[in-house]
Amino acid sequence: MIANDAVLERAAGELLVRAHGLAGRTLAELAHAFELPLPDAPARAKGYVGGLIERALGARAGSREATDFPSCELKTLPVDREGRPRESTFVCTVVLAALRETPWEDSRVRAKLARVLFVPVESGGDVAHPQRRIGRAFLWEMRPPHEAVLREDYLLLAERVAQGQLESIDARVGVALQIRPKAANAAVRVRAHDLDGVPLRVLPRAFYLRASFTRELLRGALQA
DNA sequence: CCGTGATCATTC
DNA sequence: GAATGATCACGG
Repeated sequence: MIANDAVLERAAGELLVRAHGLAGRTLAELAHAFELPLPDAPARAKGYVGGLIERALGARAGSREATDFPSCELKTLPVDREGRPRESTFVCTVVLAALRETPWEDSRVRAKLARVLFVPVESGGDVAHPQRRIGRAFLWEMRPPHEAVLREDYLLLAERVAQGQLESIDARVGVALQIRPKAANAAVRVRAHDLDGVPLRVLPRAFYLRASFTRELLRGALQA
């Protein structure tokens, strides 16, 4: 094992320092620096901010199974004027078979959330896209108190899926982690299979962190 | 087609 | 105001 945890933690710390360099800058400034267009309609550019911050910090664009950086996952955090997270945070898609068979310790959720670099960005209708400012980034590492909450949610959700109760799951299940639709529209279906291996097509779903949870993470970071 | 980047729009 | 279910863009 070449990259031990101490090495990764240090790498993530260096990334955090670079992310701090973005604090106070506007999306317009950042887009200009990278010679990127800034979409006029935020509604048509829902993932634009995430991609912009990725580029600013040197992450590679595109869909990946692994975390954004070897050392951590990068997440922008939409915040209101008071700096409070105002939306849930996407974690990863739900793969039914994996959810039935993978213990928490080996789960994609845990891998993605082992270490996360959160970059707060102003969001919401009261601030125009170009004028939205980047906040002070913070690094969060999953530790026992929070991990216990996440594990419990994961186990609860996994158990329902394992018992074939997928349709009983909605966004109200889970204290910190929830499952919600994740698709172009409600008619989309992806391939899956049931408990007996019989193929079926289901609405794509994903894990999200509740805003109440990321608010708590942010509070913790401010106290530290 | 599917996963990653998320926010939108309506309901609660 | 917060939460849920729906939706938009893009890379591979």
